[in-house]
Amino acid sequence: MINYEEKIAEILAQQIPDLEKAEILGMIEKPQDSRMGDYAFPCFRLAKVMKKAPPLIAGGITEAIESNTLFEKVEQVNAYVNMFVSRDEFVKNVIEEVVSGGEDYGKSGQGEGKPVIVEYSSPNIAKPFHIGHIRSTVIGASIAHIYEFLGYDVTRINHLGDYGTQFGKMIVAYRHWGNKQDVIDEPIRTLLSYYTRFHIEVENDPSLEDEARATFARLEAGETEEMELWQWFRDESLREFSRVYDMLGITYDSYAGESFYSDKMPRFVKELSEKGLMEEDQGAQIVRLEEYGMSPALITKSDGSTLYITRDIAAAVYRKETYDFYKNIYVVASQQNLHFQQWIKILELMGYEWAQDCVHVPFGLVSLEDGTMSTREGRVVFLEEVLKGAVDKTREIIREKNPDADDETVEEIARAVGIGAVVFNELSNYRIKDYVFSWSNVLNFEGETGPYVQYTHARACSILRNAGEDTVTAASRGFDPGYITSDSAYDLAKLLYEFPAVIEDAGAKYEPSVVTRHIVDIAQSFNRFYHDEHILVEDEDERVAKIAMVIAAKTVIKTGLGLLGMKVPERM
RNA sequence: GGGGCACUAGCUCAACGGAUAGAGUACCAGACUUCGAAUCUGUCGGUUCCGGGUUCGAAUCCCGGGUGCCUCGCCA
Repeated sequence: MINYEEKIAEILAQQIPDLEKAEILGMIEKPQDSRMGDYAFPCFRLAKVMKKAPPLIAGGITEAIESNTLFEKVEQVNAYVNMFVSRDEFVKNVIEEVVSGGEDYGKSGQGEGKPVIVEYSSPNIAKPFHIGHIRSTVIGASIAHIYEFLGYDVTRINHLGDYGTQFGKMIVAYRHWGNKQDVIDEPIRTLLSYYTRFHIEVENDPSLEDEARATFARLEAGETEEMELWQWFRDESLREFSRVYDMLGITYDSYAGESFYSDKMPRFVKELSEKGLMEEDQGAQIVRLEEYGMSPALITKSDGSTLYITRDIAAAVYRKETYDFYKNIYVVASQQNLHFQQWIKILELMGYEWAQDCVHVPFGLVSLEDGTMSTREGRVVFLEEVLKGAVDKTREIIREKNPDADDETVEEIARAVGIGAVVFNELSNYRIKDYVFSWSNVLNFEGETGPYVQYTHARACSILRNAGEDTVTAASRGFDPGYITSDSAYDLAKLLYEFPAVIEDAGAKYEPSVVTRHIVDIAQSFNRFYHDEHILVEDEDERVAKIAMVIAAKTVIKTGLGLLGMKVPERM
């Protein structure tokens, strides 16, 4: 496929000897209003270098580009050079490329099989998997898909929060007020109730805190009784988490969480000490970071037990040694920005030059209409309930629209569309933004939503079924672009052309919403094309050409939704 | 108090430093005997939080202020 921007830059590089081609490339624009052309080049900044008035420069450039057949029209508007791509050739090339590429269209060799780690979801054991966890889970899964698509060798890690003083609290609470059968029947809710009760009881009996710390210290020391309880809580919790992961279609290569590194930390505590980075303060071991504009980082507590950051140091080194990562990506809430800055700085100070390959991908906070979620106070919305709620609503809609469908089909589509709606909604906006969870928002299936895009895909599939196998086969062999002439068809072709660049951009920014928005644009564009033109016309050549367009749009929508981690049903 | 992030249409959000700031939603008005109406078309809707500055050009960059959220050694 022709890279138009490259081509324009090549021509302009000869016209503007004072600028590097890369600089020129950066100056090429895509006008928001397509009446201004497909590409535009503003000449204001050249005035100083070339010592001429911008419109004069634009005039010269216009002439130079006019001689190229890639463009059917080149227009000067004041200091702008507006370029209009030759449509027939463009449309033919794009559609052929998508149709022949199929599910590989948009893939890139940029990754060259380099190892990339994506750490995401990482819920705390024995605590509810709530709506706040959807962010890391879904954003991380999508980033993993995107990097895989770009050719990287991706390892997915669920860094479970399965360690720390909280388990001391949990064990203490269980021993005082627990019941085995309750835990077996409803693990998370029961364990959460222990955790909540602990925080109520501790108000009247502060010694419980000490008891919890001591209990965790015994766990860290590997005492059998504490280890068994901990293992049991972990197993029960993980079983509940996997239900949600199954619904979301999320998988992992490793569940090595915090506990996995519990015996790998002394080495680094020693190393920090030997490298003179650590000092004692009020009984705790700390690394001072004032000169880097940060507060000190606590490495070990005054009772000698370790902290989060210590485990993260151990985990990073372990991952470097095990996977030799090219990039080590952490999809973790922006609340932990300071923690990650401290941690990367400490790795740097320890002399690990790969610290710069570790990337924190932060995201904003989810709150509820009545305030911030609080596990301790039991003010949470369970993710599983949100997913089930969305599936329930979808099931009703399908039954209403399609009363004849059999139960099994309805159930399968309801899951794909309902869960897809939640996932798509989550990946619609920039991840750094905070938002307030609202049922009416996730259960909205009209406009810029997952179901809308899935519907568009199903509609395209329906047209292809009606067109018949012969026409579809013919379209994949070749077609005459002269039949695809409307503006809406051309706009659609442009969006399909941009798809590979959009994926690269999303990868570079660790920002799935870039993909989400582009797929919405494609769906909108396709629906306009659908309404503007009759596709299954009598004339065979015209029909074949339009079906090629439908195949291309369907293909890219499917790939795009796949990168978001969504299922793409052919009927709904 | 220190540090960080956010602020754009009634609401939810877009906009590589570029041309008249765009979508969805809500409201209103239209389009199914025709390829799927979970769709499409149109109308309405703006002091881009405020004030300076840089620039040919600022929602975007810099400085100051405001509001909200996050965070600042023994949780993660």
